[in-house]
Amino acid sequence: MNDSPGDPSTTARPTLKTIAYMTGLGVTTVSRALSDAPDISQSTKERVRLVANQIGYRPNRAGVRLRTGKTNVISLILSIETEVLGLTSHLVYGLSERLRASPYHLIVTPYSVDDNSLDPVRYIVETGSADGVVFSRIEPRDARVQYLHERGFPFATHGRSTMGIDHAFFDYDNQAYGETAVRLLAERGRRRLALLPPPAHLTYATHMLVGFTSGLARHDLLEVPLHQVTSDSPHEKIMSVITEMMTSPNRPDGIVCASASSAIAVISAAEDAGLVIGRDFDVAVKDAFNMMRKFRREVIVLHEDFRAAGLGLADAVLRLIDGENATGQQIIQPPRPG
Amino acid sequence: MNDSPGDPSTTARPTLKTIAYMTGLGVTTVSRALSDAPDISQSTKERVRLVANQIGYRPNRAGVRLRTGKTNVISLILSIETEVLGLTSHLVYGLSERLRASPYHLIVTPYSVDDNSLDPVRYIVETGSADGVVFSRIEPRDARVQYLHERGFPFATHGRSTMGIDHAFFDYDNQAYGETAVRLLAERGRRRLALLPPPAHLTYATHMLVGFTSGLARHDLLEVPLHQVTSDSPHEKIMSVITEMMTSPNRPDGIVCASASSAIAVISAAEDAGLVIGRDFDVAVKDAFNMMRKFRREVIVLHEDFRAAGLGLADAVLRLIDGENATGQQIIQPPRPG
DNA sequence: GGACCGATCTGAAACGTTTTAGATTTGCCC
DNA sequence: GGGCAAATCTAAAACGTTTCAGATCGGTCC
Repeated sequence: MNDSPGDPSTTARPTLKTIAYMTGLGVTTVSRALSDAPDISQSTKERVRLVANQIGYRPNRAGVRLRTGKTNVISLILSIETEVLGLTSHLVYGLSERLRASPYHLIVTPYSVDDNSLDPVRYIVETGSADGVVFSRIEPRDARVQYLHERGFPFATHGRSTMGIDHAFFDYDNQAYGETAVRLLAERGRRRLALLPPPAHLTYATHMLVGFTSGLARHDLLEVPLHQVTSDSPHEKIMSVITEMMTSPNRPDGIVCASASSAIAVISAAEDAGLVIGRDFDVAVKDAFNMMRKFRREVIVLHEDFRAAGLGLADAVLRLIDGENATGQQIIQPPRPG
Repeated sequence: MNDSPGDPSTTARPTLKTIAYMTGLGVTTVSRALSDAPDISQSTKERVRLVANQIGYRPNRAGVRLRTGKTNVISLILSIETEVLGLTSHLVYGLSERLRASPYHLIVTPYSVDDNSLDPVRYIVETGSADGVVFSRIEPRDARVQYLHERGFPFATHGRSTMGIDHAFFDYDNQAYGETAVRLLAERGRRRLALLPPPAHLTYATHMLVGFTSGLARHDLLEVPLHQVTSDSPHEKIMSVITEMMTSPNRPDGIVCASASSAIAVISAAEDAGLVIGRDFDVAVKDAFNMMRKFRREVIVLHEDFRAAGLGLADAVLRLIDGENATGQQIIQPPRPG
């Protein structure tokens, strides 16, 4: 088949060998020239780079990976049921935007909330299928954070843990959100507020609750407790709970919602009960899509920027991979008026 | 370091060599045993499999990939500006759900609409960075479809081309959507309809237009033309065009929208103009999130199932990789009442 | 008893890369 | 002109896998 060894006339993908053949150098030299090693002469480097560009050489990822163990992959771990719905798409947007200029590829690793959330993380570490990992839905004593931290594996989380491990994260300031939302409701003259909280096991549930209650105290408002429902509950479940609450004698006149999708359920139920949003009842909500702001302008909207989160998380992971310390890789994003 | 060669006591990740050492077999035998080759005895196969399971052996992807060229990767190519917004998350959901049980990983390859859409496809083919590829925003004579088809590279598209290439696709029946939407509007007594169409260069724009106009003809309705705006136009742009249209003397009494996000702009503008949806004006829309149905029940909603699309596309690509023919890998999903 | 066969196993090579451990050349010093 | 250092290059090994081309061993056939 091959007339002369290393003959580059073939249509196959160029390798180091191809360049070596074309320049008359050894494969080692070519490799070192391309990686800008100190013991290669300037002229050789230039010649090699020229040829490499001409023939469109790109290092074979499998070769690099096999030899060095470096995968050039960042893995985004997603809970299929709760996360792939909407918000996350902006996160993917931000992540891939940042990764596009880098040699890294973004791979999406899904898991089901029925599974142990540690499984995908363990899989990635054990099989070495990524250089860094990003995930969310963080708990105060998150097993994944602990696992990765112990092993020194680069990771950044959307949300944070609170067990004293100094890890990279990007978090929305949910405490400030709670406070601000309450303040805005108070400014509209609302006196009796409910909170539709995130699932209690997630760290940011606590943050939001703290903000909410401190806001209540500051503005001297009353809390109307809301039980057995979170922003993750199914639409119908939220609606039925809100309906019940709205028809009770001491109904709230305002509510702080932890998510846009749950706010939709709240609004539907409230309107079904004959209330007019903005007149009888006010709703505050975090909105990533700007959909609320555009669609239901009577709703009180605070913006949460998931794209910025993606950018920040990608940045952090890349820096960790480059050997930087996790200290200083913590970003808390303040709520912005929608 | 290593006392005995191949000593498995080390904490390192097990390889074929580890199993070979433990069973006293050769590496070749172990490899062939695991791949169920015919010239390995049953007892050996069982013994090898047992040990492999015990020590949690997983083939090194880089090794396999380097040797065989198989990447075990499916690439989803996304236009960052228009696609990562919402709808696509369900597509990712479906894709990864189907791929989870397979050895394939899903990697997300973003591109900007400013770039040549062929670039990411070419990159993947040239660098061999995936075994199959999925993308959308298909044009009638799509360059990517042609490129991949010529090279026999496995791919499936969300939407279809119309140049006679028999490729795998999953498409929503946008013609039926157009017809049905018009029918539903007609049933509500609407007589003068507008269409907020998809960008004209995409295949499904034609389909939707055909359905729309045939629906108009069948129910003997009038078309109110809508110019210089598509469902991809910015929110503000759509609003201003709709506002202008709504204040004109021969305004439509109903509209068919190509996307949920554009419908939001339409509704906002209509309400700003003092119209009440469902009374003065009706809006028909495709909704993937079920958000419209839950939120604005006066809107006429037809459901588009992106998760099913993801499942179908993953299925198709896997089958193509397995050597099946593209014929028969075409699915057209009918619109479903929201 | 020699040839042959089937069943079962295996060494070596190869995929493309990086790194280790030199090899070669040149110039300089004494 | 021998020794030495600096500059520049390179062969070979290794990462883990699959595959090619046998090797080995009983047994069978004539």
